Amino acid sequence: MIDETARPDGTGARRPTMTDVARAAGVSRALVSLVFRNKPGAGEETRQRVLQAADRLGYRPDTAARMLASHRSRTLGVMLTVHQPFQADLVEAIYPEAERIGYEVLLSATAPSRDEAKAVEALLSHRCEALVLLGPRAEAGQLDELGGRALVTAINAREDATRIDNVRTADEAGVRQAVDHLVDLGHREIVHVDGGDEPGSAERRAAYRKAMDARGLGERARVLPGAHTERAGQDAALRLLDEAELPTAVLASNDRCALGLLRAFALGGVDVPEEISIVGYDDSHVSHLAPVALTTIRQDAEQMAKHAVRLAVERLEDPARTPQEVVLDPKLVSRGSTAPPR
Amino acid sequence: MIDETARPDGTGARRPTMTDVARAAGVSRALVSLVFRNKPGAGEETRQRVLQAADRLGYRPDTAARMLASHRSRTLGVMLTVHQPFQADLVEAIYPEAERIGYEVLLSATAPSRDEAKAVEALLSHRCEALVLLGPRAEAGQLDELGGRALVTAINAREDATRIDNVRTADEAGVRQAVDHLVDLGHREIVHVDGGDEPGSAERRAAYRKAMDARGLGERARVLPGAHTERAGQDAALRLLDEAELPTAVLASNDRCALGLLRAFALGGVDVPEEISIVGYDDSHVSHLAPVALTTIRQDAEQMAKHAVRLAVERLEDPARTPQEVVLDPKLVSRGSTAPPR
DNA sequence: GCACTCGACTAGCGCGCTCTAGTCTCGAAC
DNA sequence: GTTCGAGACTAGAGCGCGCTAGTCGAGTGC
Repeated sequence: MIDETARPDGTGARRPTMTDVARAAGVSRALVSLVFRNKPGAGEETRQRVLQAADRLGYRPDTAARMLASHRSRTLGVMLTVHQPFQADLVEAIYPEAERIGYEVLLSATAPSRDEAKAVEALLSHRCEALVLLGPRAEAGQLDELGGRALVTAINAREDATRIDNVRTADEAGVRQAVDHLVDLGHREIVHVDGGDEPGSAERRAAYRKAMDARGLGERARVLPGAHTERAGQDAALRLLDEAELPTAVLASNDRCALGLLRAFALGGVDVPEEISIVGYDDSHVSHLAPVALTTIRQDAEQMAKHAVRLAVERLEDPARTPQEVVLDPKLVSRGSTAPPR
Repeated sequence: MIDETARPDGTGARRPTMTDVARAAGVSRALVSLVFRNKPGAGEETRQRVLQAADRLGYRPDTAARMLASHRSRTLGVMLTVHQPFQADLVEAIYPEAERIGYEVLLSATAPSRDEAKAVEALLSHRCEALVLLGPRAEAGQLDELGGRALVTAINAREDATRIDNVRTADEAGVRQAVDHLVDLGHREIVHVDGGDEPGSAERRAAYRKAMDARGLGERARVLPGAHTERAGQDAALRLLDEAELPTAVLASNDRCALGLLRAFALGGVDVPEEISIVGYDDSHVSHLAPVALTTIRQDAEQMAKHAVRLAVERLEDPARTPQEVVLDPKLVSRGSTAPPR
């Protein structure tokens, strides 16, 4: 038997249910349900009476029961990595967008102790109707497999997954802008610190080579292994500092990586942008934080979030629609970390 | 009627239930339940058969139904602000700890469009058994009110809430260490940029005054209004730069604020730590990122997370236990942003 | 041979809600 | 006066599980 005075929720009182509200308001449970779902069929006076009773009792509809009974959860599951500032920007933009169309948002983070599969599993078992994956590292095959089991929209996933919706920035155009910007400033020795196996890295790597080629610098193209972390940026910078001659510019895999480069060069006594120019990627809000504000490729978090939510809901309403890709144009934001080479 | 070929989950097939698994394995539903809850009562061979059938069908227990039936959710609801790196550290530490004791974690973020009440509401309606609030800004009264309705543990909440568990760092000791460190280095003009109305700010402010007093510098104590953001740090630095004479050291409200100070001073041509020393607070992972690594007061995210989870679960098991406060000792981490004044 | 135990398994209720298929009232139309 | 319809409301099934109270059969002990 359940001890009503010592329940797991620790409040010492049973959580009020619809039945309690119905009794208090002198109506049936069904009517309370109607009122709480804002459906027609209840008189105005009764409606008020129900709401007052609910308020008095501290009634709150039970999401679990609601999901069970309605076969709908109206919930979007968002997978994120808590430490990526750009993803934080995305999450902040997803909330209002989901709310606008009447969906709830459930967050599930990846962490060192918690891989993507686990994070996704949690969302699915909570009956999320659609998943939004922020920068998933999973390979195309895994994404497609997941896309077969659930309705998945990704932001910046690998391009070759075909069973999920994907919102991404035109990496080629973005990288191209960055390279053009540097070349126009007079740079010739432009190194790219890549994002390792993170999604989009391969594309950006290829785009970098192509852009260098286009400006007749194909032979000078050089890629250093990296990742989307400050540490990767630092390590790359240290490697460069060890060499006889520095390049005049570095194109980083993302803003965090760029920040790492910035820091390491500063420590190494190399002035940015006087001695070396640095370009980031994302325009997450960290790009303003460095002593030298980052020149970076802006990905519009708000737009991306809006598209992702829209795609997810579209497919919820029409599951037959084939997965789409939305490609947004990035924009170079020129700040203080780039200048003509000396 | 529900159209089985076009369900909201878009997978085109009804999600398999326990009944399906039971039928496929040739056992009763109850037995499947036993197997999935890892309870004794099922033979090894049958257990395997059930698991295989479940795997084949792609069965996944339904969290909603499970919660409904068991009156337990075994879920901890965590409220966070997605842009605070220190909170990201906390979240990463909470996951493994919760998992260790068999609890799930649900995240709910605050954002400009989503205040704390909303974030908490979402967690409660999802039947979280206990809430863990990271750096709540709510006032003591609101926290206590919430503490009456649910089982709440906070990390770094205002000190005067009495109906919730609270894990915090001994601000007085931390600030004291920072001030002592600076005074020992020879500083006299030490300014504090505070955290405005964020939790803990009042305490740190008072602690700063007290620490300055203790070192005979009470009259030189000076507090500048701030917040837990880079922008607040920048603004404070600009104010200082406008004045005739700079202080020799600044104690920031947290690391992000310190980073803002760092950046503004760098832009203003003031060398850190040569011309001015800066001390942060938190030792979130951003503190390593500045060109000059931050001297900061370390709050041990992992320890704090462990205590928070422990407190929550303790009270779930014994709801009668009165709310506790756990105060951890902070530790000064001396890095590159402090030095003797010139 | 019988009572008893113990492990393996099952029947069926109920969690808090949604939703379909009603009932009941009341006023308007004929 | 009767019929009809619309609005207000209700009864009750069922969502996918957990859990209690069983049944059943194979030992075990005497």
